[in-house]
Amino acid sequence: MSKKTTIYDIAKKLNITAATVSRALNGNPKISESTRQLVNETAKEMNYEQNKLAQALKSGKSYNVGVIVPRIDSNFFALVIRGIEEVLYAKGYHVIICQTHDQKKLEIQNINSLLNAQVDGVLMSISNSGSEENENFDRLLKKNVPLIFFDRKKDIDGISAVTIDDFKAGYEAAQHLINQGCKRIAHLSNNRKIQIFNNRYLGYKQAILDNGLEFDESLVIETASKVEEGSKATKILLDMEMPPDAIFSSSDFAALGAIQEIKSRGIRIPQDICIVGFANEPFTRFMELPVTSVDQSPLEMGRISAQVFLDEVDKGKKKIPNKQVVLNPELIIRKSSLKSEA
Amino acid sequence: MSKKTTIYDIAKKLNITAATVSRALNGNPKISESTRQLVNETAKEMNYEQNKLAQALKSGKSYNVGVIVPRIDSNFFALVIRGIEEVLYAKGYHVIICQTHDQKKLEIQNINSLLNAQVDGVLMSISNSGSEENENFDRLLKKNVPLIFFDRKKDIDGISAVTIDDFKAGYEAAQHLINQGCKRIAHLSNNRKIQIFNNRYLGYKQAILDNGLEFDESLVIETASKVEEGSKATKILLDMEMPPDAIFSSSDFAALGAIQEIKSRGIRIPQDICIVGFANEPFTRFMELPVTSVDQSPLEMGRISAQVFLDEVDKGKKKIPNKQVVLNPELIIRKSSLKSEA
DNA sequence: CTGTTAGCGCTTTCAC
DNA sequence: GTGAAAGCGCTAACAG
Repeated sequence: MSKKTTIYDIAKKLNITAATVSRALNGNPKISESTRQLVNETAKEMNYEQNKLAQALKSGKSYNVGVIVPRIDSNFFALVIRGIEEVLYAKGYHVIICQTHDQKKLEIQNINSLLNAQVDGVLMSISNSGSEENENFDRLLKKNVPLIFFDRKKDIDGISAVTIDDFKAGYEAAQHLINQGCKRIAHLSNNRKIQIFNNRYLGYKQAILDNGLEFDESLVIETASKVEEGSKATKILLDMEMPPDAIFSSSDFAALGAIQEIKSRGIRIPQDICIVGFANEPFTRFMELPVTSVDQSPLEMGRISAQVFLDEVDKGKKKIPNKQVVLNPELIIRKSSLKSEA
Repeated sequence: MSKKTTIYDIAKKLNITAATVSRALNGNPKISESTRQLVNETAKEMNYEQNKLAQALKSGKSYNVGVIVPRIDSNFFALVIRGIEEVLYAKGYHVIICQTHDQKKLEIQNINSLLNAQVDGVLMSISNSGSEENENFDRLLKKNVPLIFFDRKKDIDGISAVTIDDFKAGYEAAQHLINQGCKRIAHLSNNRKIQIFNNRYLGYKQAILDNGLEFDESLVIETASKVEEGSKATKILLDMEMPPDAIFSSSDFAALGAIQEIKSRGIRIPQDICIVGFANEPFTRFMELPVTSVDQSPLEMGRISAQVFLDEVDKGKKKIPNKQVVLNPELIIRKSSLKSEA
């Protein structure tokens, strides 16, 4: 390949200096219009393309932003990412996507890679298996790399977060089931060390108490956001002496597993058991029995997270209290929980 | 923030030179064991982390690899990416994921960004809306950046590709439907300028001809890989005077749309119409009526693509004929096409 | 308005 | 085995 052309090549050809070329290319106002034109034309002719690496080395900015999610093959995270991309691309940033597969080890590794890539910031949804320690996040903070949480967050000083009101979402889901006449509502939770899951649980619990129903802790099972795990947990529920008449799952995937298990036993949905999932994954809409679910406005969540990052980058060192953005959840009611119409 | 520590800081502290530190850190054999240890310890103490940017600038290698796919929220692409990551992470590379959303404009933009990030290579599945021109790919080749296609490829000199045998997949899908007794098999194709879609079509056609059935071109509709598009196309098919008794879709998403449309008309699957999809997306397994589909071993495809890239990087300038890897498709038979058992 | 100079952090030849 | 010095490509402070 022909060596890549640099500003020096352009400079030499034009008998000017590299600095001038650099300035012309970067729209520095003190450059004469004629020089600027000349440089731009020559640059085009010579197929010049800026070496961002050098620029990044010099400026300390890479214009790369890391996004860390548990997985990319869920519509929710895919859409959050899309929202982030939308906003960040427009500002000249590039987005590097990493998956943790809910493994602490990969989370650490990802942060390392991103740090190596000299990212200007990290937007992340923490992994499920996270320990209590925060050294990982501290490493970013110490390097003054802005860190923004979305969805699965942790309360850490100096870290902004964008979430939905998970308590409210849990409350509304349970209230809806109660309105349908359900009295023993089970809950497929997830690792409750993670706030969002705990909040969904708390909201669910509060609704039950507020309606004067009995709250039975044994109806709450922590399970991963996976189809098989949902089935497994549901087996336990259905085998109880007093099985539930509704299941509120904090994951659409687990809800799907629940539905499979329930149907396999010939139990009817929603007549015998109502189901509510979480995240409004497309399949909830497409299934033969559409599933009620909670929409988290992922696109919006992504856009806002990106905006929060941009704000932090701008303000630089100035210590401004970290922002906590809370979006409104929306319960999308479908057949799986409409006892009234079944 | 405390300024990041560099090899110079370490050097100063140890009264040696940065070059020595660099060598020690990089495992250069000519460094005494004692110095190496000292350097390593001090580096750890001082929280030293290598600045990959500088290293990249120097070496011309960024250890970043770009992966461009139409979308990330499909299980197929998500798994291909996972396969790629697996292999590449182990070699110290980092993976930057970009989406084209099947838009030519974004495809160009993505290539630009990746070029800016000085990626050492690009693995991609071309976008649907690609024109006939290849300038984009040429830009990569001119810069000697290895380009590997997977799944959606184009025949371009010097570009390796990893795909499945789409002709065979199409053939087997159609043959299976014929074995079930279907006689008028429709095909939801996709942009046939893209080889894989054309090959699936050709295989399907050949199976029909080989079995002495009538081939009716009007049963073939080009449609995007989307649920709604699948429904729309199916409307046309069902409204025909002689509607099909089977649909082979080159996309699971379109197949899902087809199923919805068919059911909404009270037509039975598989008794009246058999359905075969493509890509073995998880929902095909989870649906109440599990859908027959073609598995493309995405993990394997990703791993191999990554390996092909590594080989090309190694061989450097040497012109070696581009590799064309073809994997075997596997038809996963489920209820949606099992007339015999319905 | 443009040139000079230095340096971002690292690697690498060439000496000794 | 280690040091000195140059350079990857770009930008920015300082001159003029």
